[in-house]
Amino acid sequence: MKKGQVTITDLAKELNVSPSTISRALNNSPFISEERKKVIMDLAKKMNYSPNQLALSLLNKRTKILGVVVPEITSYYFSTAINGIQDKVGSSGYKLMISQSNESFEEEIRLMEAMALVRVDGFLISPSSNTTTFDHFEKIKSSGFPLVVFDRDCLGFEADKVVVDDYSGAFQAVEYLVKTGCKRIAHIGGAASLSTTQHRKMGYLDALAKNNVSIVDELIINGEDSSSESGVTCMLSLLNLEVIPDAVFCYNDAIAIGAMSVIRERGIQIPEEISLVGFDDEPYSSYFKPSLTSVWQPIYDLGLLSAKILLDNLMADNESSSYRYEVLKPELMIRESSKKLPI
Amino acid sequence: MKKGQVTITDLAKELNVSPSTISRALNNSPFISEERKKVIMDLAKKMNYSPNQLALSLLNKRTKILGVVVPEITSYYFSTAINGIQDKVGSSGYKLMISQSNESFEEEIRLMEAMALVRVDGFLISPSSNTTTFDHFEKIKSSGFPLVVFDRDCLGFEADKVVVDDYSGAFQAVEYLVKTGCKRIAHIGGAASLSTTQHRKMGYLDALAKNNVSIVDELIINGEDSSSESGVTCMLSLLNLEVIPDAVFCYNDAIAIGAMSVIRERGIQIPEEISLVGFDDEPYSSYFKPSLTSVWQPIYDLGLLSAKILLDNLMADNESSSYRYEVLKPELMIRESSKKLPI
DNA sequence: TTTGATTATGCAAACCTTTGCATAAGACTA
DNA sequence: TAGTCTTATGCAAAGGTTTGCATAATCAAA
Repeated sequence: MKKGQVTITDLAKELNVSPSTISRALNNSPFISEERKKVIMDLAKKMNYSPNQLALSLLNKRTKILGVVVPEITSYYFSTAINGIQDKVGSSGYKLMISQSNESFEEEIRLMEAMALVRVDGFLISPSSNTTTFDHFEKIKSSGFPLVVFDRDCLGFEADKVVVDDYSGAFQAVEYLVKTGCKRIAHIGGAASLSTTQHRKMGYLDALAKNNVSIVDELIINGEDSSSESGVTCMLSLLNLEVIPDAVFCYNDAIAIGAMSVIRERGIQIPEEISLVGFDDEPYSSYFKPSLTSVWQPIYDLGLLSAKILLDNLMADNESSSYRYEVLKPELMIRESSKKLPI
Repeated sequence: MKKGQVTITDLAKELNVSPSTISRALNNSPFISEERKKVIMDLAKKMNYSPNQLALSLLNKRTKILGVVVPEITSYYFSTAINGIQDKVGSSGYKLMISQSNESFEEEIRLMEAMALVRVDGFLISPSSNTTTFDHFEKIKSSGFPLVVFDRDCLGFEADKVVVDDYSGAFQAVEYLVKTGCKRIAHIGGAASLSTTQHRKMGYLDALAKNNVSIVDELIINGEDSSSESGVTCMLSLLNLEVIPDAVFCYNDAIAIGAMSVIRERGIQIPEEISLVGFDDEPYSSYFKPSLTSVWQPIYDLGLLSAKILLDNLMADNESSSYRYEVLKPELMIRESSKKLPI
């Protein structure tokens, strides 16, 4: 906001008319004579006038700013979702206020409060892995802010939600491993509190059960987080088992990449001795050697749809009482790190 | 901004005092009796009052919002820079309005204009690869917005700038290749208009010249962009040469990864037959097989420093006439895709 | 000429907060 | 008792814009 900003009053003084006349002319009101309109518009252009959004926001009670909070910006996953959000939102004149919680519950609260203070028109939230209570969401919601939760579900909190069917993705992946002949299929999980972690594990367990593969506790490891480093650590302990697994289904690609490097170092062949499957299908995954079989997620669409729902809520000012729950379908991308199906 | 927001006037009515008294009490003015202060503060807390930032911004002529425009959010590179920016800025109560230009000049202008309208307090800009004129920057600057350009330099436009010494990074990398015995060192460049592309090529050329390695035109290819796909295409044409190179210095890791996959497919050994060096040191680069030698950039610090300079400008309201030009030093990370130095 | 209709414009309030200036009440001094 | 000084509070303006209502000016019709 700059000192020299020309205001509607400046224009008014210049032409010796009242500010209201200027305002009406600029908004093309029918009550202003055409000639005057022209004079005013020309002057506005000449003096480089643009209306002060702050004043407008104050008046209209909306800022045309949307608050976005994600666990981290740096990950391909969330930045792609943001990409989708921006593409949806850009054309409708909404701006994005983006922040990352760094997977911190407290930070998430702090950020959302700050955004509420700025009076964003609504929220798009992907909760941190340490968010287990949702009072802050309730508070925001009951203050009248529309809010859409995306990617990570919050059990027990009612709101519009857009998620990926992690269960199905995991199920597909593990069933595929079974069908290619794997018998001892391990799982390296992500942060325990995340809905995604739980759903993927569920998919893993159910796929084993359905296909009559016994579930072995020692083959299931929960990583600290979802980093490549965690993949390294967990894979090391899997390789220390008396009988090592013949397949590993990882919570995500980062973990799988870490695991891959450990397996390679030990001189174990992928996929002949151990099949490896990731989740997320990050852009580099296909360039790895062997290229990584992974579950692709429609994460861009996830952002797009979340934004669309929020925008819809913003249009329809009558609060609808029911919430939308959208589930997008992931897809298994088969590459070299897993065996071929027997024909 | 919600209907039910409680204002200072609501508090005033409740207690039958004037809004000014409320305001003073809340701001701990010495002209209000202690007992009344207490009553007011308690009520404010009880009614969940928080001051309307919009009204404050209008009054104070500042929003405490910073505008950030990057070419793309999805890349590890820029999201890490944003990371640094947020970490610097968060504690001082500034919020970030972030957008990506998608490497489009027009979009960059549009975004900056929208942000100017919202009256952000300042700009942090990394120009798109198609930005070759800087009138829009000049306009923003002359409207009184402080502006810091980071990562990509704009020749001919004066402003505070924070960049990485691409020249030095490239020089180090190529000199290292020479010292490990490479004689036919190719270069795959990025988008032609970028300062980074030019500087890295310069570093490449000068390193060759200084070490008396002849510069061969057919070994220098300018990619369309800086994607892995471009790496694939360019590497293919390098492998079609009568005499193929014994080393390739790539504009960035994405290109190098694409190149690596092509080289592997042909059954050519890395680094024995071809050494490969990237730039950016993306997190997965060390997990590739062979792990990728790359030039690490202090990109987080780049964001941090850019934000610091902007904040400094915001504090010091007297416009300093000279601009800061900060150059950060990159560092060569030697891994398996390049040969060892002879001892 | 007066009335009524039409057209173009201005006033003031509203959005919310802060702050310089004015003022009321009360206490103290001469 | 009148005058002065404190102390606590309120008024109103400012920041920029929109908009309902009022009004001035013009013209046509009776």
